[in-house]
Amino acid sequence: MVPDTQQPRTPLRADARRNRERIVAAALALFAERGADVPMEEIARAAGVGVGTLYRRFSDRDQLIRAVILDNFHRLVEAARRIEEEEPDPGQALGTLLYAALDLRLSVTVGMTVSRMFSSLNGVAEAERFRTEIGTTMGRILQRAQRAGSIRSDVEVGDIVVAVTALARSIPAHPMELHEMAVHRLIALILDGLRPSGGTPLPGRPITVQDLAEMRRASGIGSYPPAAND
Amino acid sequence: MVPDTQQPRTPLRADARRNRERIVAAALALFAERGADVPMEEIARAAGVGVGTLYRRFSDRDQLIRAVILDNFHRLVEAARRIEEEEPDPGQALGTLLYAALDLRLSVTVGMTVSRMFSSLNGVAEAERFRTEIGTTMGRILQRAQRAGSIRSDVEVGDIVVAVTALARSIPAHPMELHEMAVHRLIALILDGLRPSGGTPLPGRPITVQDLAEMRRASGIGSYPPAAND
Amino acid sequence: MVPDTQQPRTPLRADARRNRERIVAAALALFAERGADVPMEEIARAAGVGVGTLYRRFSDRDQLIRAVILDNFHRLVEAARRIEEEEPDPGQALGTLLYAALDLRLSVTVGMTVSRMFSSLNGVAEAERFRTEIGTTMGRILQRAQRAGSIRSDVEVGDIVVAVTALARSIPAHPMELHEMAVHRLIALILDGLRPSGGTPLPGRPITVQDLAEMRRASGIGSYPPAAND
Amino acid sequence: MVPDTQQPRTPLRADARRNRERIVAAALALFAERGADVPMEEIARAAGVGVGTLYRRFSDRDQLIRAVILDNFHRLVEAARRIEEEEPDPGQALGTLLYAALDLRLSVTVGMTVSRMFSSLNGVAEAERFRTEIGTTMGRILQRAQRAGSIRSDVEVGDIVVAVTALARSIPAHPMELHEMAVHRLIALILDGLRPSGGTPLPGRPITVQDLAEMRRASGIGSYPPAAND
DNA sequence: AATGAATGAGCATTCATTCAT
DNA sequence: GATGAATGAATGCTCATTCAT
Repeated sequence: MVPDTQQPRTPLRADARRNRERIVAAALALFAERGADVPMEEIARAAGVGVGTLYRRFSDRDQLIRAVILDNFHRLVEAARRIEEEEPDPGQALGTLLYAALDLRLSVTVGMTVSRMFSSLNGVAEAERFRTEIGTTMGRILQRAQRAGSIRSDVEVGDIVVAVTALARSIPAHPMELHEMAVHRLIALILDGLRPSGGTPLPGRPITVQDLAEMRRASGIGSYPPAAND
Repeated sequence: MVPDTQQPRTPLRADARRNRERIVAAALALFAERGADVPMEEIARAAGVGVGTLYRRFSDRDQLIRAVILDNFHRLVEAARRIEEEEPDPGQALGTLLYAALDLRLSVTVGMTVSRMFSSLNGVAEAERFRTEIGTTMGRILQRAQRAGSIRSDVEVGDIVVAVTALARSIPAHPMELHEMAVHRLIALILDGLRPSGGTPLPGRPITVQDLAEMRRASGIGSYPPAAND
Repeated sequence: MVPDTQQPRTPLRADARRNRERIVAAALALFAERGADVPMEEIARAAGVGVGTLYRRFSDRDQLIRAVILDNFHRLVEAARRIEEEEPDPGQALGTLLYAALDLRLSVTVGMTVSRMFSSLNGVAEAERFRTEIGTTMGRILQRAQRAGSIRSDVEVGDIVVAVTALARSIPAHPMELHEMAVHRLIALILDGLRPSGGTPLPGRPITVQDLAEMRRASGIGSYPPAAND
Repeated sequence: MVPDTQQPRTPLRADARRNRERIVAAALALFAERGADVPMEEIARAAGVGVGTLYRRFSDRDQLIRAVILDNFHRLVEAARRIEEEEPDPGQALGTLLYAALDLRLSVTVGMTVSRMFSSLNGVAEAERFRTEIGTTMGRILQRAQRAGSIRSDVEVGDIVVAVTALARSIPAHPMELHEMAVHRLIALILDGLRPSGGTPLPGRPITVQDLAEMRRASGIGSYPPAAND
């Protein structure tokens, strides 16, 4: 589903692709539930393959983590894109996006150390591409809403990303409905805070995507080969 | 039934207490930065003691995690209490509390698996006590603000806890000021969302402390001995 | 009793033979360079075939090692035979043989554990045949030289084999010319030591081919079925 | 016995040193007998310690190999030094040295891939020191013998090292006495070849220690930090 | 009490070998 | 026949925990 980082020469054989997908899915679930340190063997078992197969596809844990995160990214990109196209009301789009983000189990990142998560993406052009894409799409959605007067004008994409990130890291709990309700209410609160009607002026200045990039960079992270086609 | 962490038979000797504190501090920092799996030996080293000493104080990793989390809790309790006493303006208090939470490095939990974090608190009366205390204090702060008309009336303490939790899990990034600004803006947004002026009605119903307890319980966690004096 | 490696029922098809040869050549090179443990897959890759093909030809690593060693043996036999026929000067022949041995890359054995090397030849009649043949030919070359008065009379074939073996195990180094010069000088020294003119009497007694066989046997190795036609 | 590469701050505790020595001894024996790939666990067992202990002392297989090789080096250095001091007859000393080398089980290197062996010594100042020392001592022994007219003058230290190396790589076989006799005879042959009385002129030119260094360098090996106090 | 050495279980990873395509 | 994917056993290495000094 997510294009592989090391562009395989030949498209994977049918069964091989199926295996790959099952592995990523199993890893996504287990990482979210039990942290980035689940034994590889369990992941393999959950995916219904042998460890060997897992390792043939992902040369080590880092590669697997990377694939899972990219997969997550990818689905977020898709969601944002779809919302932009299909939601005519500019005032609704942003909210829809926030709610959508939650459904994506972006929470893989839960239980994943920051440094591990980022270091897994070090130098991965794909990641840069996705980040840029998400930033751009969110940016358009945001601007449209601001122009339509539905969202306060003193926020920037970075502010939205910060919010999404915080929400994504919410610990999944049971019963599901209660947990969802709780988070949805937080989203609603944030959305209310985003309305233009006379709120308190926000501290500092709008957070831009450059700010986010700067934070990644300064946190000792970043994509080394400056992503050619960005 | 479960031995209480905080009740040593004899008060520790001065140097022993110092050691204990240095260990907890070191663990707090390392857990936040590198996850709950940092080698015990590194924690010991960072604390300037031998592993043996660490183990004399905390019989295993779980005990240490527990101590660190309780420490966190404790400081939050203190902060809430102080704010309640010292902040005369009911409208300000809640905001102040949110900002304060950030300064507490509650983010230990970042990089800590949910289940691990909760299981470490299994059956720890102390934890229940703190939870109750925080709930009560926050509840009073919230109510006062609502009565004063500064906060919308369709939220309950649970909603605030959810927000604090989300904020606490924000990944610490560099440069510090940028990161702080970003999170402070999110707090401000949430606070704006909490104002009474005609926002959208929130979905579901207010989240209570009972709801939170229910979520802990249902998530396969909880304090076994139903904490007598709660 | 032990299936003979060299006696395929049907002569291999042309391309199959080509594959077989490429595999042996690749293995020879890789064993010499990196030890007897190079992954089968790398050998296959170097030979330009898939692992499957390699395994169709050699049912396991041992069979491959055996084939490579026998190949080595074979070439040494050929060399000795040719020298015997083509070198008229009895005094020159032995020296020529020593130099020839070097060119054969017998050094496969470098990086190969003794026991592994020998156990791979366990019960392989072919190996016995080659050993006998080499022993006999070298014996004739040596005797002729001794009769001609060019080589001291207190040495036997075993002594020559010991010398050849030592030389064959010389670690290949760069730059090639320097390395060759160094080994050639050692050969020359040994040849000088082999001259009849009053050297010191050698310790012990001449080493015979029986002594060599004894050493193989006693070293826990040897050809089980006592090679009928020896 | 051999000073550690990473100069331990504190001299090892008595029992720790004993363990270290037993490990090196066990490794020496096993490497020689079964190659550089013997499972670490077997080495530990043979040394009578747990794997953990082995790893506490040698952070990985390479460190262990290094230690064993250095130990070997060290004993050769000692032997050469002692012979120089204690053998008054210059004509005897070189022979004694060759025989001594054999007794040292320098044969660890048997079954050890060249590249592995050398790469293990990469950048190890200690190794450089030993090489220099051996070269110097052998050089003095050789010159004395040449001045005394016992050894031909067209050889240099490098030639001797090449011979020693070849001998050291002789495969240890059984019965021991037969094997020793065989190798001793080869040594005697070489020594005879080293006498000054009119042998054939050697090909090329004398091999110097610089030549040896050049070969190490060109073979992709060498000590990175140019060994300060050499 | 404090220290750091020893132990061994646990998990990551590799690779020989088998087998579906 | 050839290929390369899948499997799982074997082994390296780490780290929690125990214990002698």
